[in-house]
Amino acid sequence: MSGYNHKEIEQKWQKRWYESDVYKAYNPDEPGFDKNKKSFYILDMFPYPSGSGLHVGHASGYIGTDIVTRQKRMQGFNVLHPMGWDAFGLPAEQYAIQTNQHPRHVTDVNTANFRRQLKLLALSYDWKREIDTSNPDYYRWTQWIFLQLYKKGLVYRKEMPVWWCEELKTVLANEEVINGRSERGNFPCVRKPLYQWVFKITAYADRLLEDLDGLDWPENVKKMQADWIGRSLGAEINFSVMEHKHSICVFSTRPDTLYGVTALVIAPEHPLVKEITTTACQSKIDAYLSKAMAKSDRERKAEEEITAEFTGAYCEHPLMKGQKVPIYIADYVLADYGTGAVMAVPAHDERDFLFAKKYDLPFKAVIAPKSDGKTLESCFTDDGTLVHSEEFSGLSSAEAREKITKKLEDNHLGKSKIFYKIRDWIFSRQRYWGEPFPLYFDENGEVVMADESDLPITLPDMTDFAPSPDGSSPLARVKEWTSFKHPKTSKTWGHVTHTMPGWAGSCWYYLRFMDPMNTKKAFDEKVVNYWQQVDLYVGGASHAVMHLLYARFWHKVLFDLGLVPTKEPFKKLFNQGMVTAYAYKDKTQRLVPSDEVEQVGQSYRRKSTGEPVEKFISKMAKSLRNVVNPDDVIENKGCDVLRTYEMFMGPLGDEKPWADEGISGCEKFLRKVWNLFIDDNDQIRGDKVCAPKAHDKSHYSLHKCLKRINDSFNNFNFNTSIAGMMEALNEIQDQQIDLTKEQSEFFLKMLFPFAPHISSELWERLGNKDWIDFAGWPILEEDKLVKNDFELVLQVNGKIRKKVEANVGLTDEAAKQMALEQLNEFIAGKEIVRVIYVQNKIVNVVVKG
RNA sequence: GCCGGGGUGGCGAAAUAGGUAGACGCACAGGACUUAAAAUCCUGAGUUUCGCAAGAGACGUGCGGGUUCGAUUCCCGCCCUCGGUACCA
Repeated sequence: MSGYNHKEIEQKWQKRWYESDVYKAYNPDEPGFDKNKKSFYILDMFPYPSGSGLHVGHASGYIGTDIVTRQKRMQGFNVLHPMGWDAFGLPAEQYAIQTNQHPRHVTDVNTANFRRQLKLLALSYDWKREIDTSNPDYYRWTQWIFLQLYKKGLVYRKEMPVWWCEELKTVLANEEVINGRSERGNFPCVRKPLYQWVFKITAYADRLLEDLDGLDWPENVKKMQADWIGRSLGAEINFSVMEHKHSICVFSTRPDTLYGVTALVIAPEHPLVKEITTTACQSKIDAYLSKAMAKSDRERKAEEEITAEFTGAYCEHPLMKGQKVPIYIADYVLADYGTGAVMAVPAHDERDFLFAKKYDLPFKAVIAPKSDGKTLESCFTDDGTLVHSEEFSGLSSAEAREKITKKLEDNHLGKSKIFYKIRDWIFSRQRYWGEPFPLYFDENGEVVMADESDLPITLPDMTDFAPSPDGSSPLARVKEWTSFKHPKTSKTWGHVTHTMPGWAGSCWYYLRFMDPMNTKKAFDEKVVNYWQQVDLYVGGASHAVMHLLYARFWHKVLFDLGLVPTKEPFKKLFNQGMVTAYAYKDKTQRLVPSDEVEQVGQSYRRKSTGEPVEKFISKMAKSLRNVVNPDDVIENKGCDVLRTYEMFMGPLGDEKPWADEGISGCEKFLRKVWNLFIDDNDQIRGDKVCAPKAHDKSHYSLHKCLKRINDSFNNFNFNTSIAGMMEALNEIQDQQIDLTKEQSEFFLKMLFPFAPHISSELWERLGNKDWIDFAGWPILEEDKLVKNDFELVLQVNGKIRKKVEANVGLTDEAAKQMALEQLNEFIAGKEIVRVIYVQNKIVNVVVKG
């Protein structure tokens, strides 16, 4: 039996690739480094090596970047394309506890499986640069970078209310809690005061926001980061409390509405609540407070009705002397945003409106809509023209904001202020499987930085990793960890029992990939200056805020320290779409595993009972039994077929459902390519693919195809590349086009990034001894795209009536003339209004009657 | 609620400086080869109406309007869907 044998060919080439240094990225000064080559750094978001392995969805992003990588290599770039493991974190530890294993062991088993799977996909990583964030050789430098941030004063320790997840027994960052539930696992979380290590990311808020502008990132990701940082410009305004020496500071983005204030509302947690509450109101306030405190944040947010309580106290309006403004507490005002106090302007803010309506407070409209100057009955929240605002009446909202703020400043009653929504980053976790902090507590309980020579501070060996119910870390149970004799001081010191969160390792891994073997430094300056930054970063949209924000923060600090040459780590970002799969549910909306369903005509039913089920699209999940493992596809169809099909399904950025039936099209395509080159006796078809003279139509077919492929590298819609190659192949076969050797190579070069094994094999069989990897990317020749004739479409009133062959050089006059003759039967006896000719495309005759 | 992405055949999808809608593929149907099946190859097909047929006509890119000789593409107003986010002052 001859024919295309994917197993044999793929094994042969993978062995060659992995045993050679064909994928090696060269650092400056390294033997083999070519200073004439430009650098290109293309990075996948490295995976968290879970126990279930990769499915075809993970593979799609990696295949996409590999295609770009292979093309860049052909184009003569020195390409850095590395892979590693984001190996610290909760899931490995949870799984280790459940199965009574060491997380180290679990991680090693999982990474081995991931490595095996990735190699089967023929992803052209420089495997010598593989890194594992949980390896002390790596986290030594994570600790080192932490120390640099610590020295800059960007780390502090504080008792603060933090998100605590009872189920996970750990603190979570604000970014990790969604609607009061943990991002991982969806467990309920509560606010709890605890000592934490915290990063001052807020100190970089403005730069993290401003520098988004220059990034070649998807607009929605930039917007999500901007929203998360949440910059708002406004004013801090002081209201002095009557009969007290205190004043209450509010933050408002609408100082232009200051004359419309009819109440002041402070959060129940506001520090002045106790002091200012009058005796008469004491009991009611106490009742409100105890009710509010009993509610979780979640319950508070779920509350639809606004509730409030009067404190009995008043403050004075800052610009209207003697004007009394009542002070309320209400839990719609959040203690941890702004100053924890707002000025209520019922006429111009929706929540204030609802609040005032319920508690019967006066409305005072001070902004008139620009157009008609009428004052609205309900609230008007847009900008307008000021009324009833003393000397500011008549100004526009924008002018008034400036001038009112200025007046407040002049009178020391307030000032212009920018508030950020972003909070400092809580950086400690009460778990075992993470980087230990490079800090000690000395004999007096003071924090001492570790010496660089102490690094890495490695995790102590232990067997029970379960978190403690009191919220302390498992490391707190290790005696030699919490108290040991420090060799330099001979005093009894202790380690920090918290560990770093899973994000730590991924904050700088892209830098370590540049210089992964360095034992002296995290990364060498010269090497970083060479690679600069990640040119193309590809991964899922789920990391839009957390990972990408944290990594940008660390990078900016490293930039300030002069350790990296760029302000931003990732120049271009691309989000690959999810690969979904079909799933089924029955009448009661219960999920039915895919392998229990059969298709009958257009509908689906359960095999066992015959009851009808409904098909729908969902994420791949074990419970739905619709997870497609790339290993199986590779075993049955081959890696090239899998790669081709994953790209053929649709644009890389789109979500698209996996369908097993679809694979056969790509399988047939590659087999046809094989059969074009190789005959039944396993010999190269010299007459077909090494013809002495090029066929007339061959240049056009090949260059048209190349143009489409080149375009697809800009848009990541490789589906059109593959369609283009299928089309070219169909043309070659249908029109019995013979290719010269050069043209055959041209075709194989286009195919290579997508299906590297078969192209390498055919490249070799054409008699080439060198790697196709470096054979150069085909050059598009525009003149080859020019055709002599075309199909001229003839329309009457925009409707197609005829199509005729015409020469490309056809003049305007000749085209119209031809159209009128050809369309005679359609236009006879009618008045011709005008005739439009679109070059080399269409003639449209407009008639009346 | 607000902010993004998206609605095109039975299915995955092509095509937008406005110019032949459905490329490419799946599934389907018919045929060839075969004792037969698989594989392979060829042919067909958006829907619909008329016709024995060749063929001819109408309608078609979520819905309703508009601009234009001509709209999947531009404008206005909606509907649905998938993400993100939400007492943020």
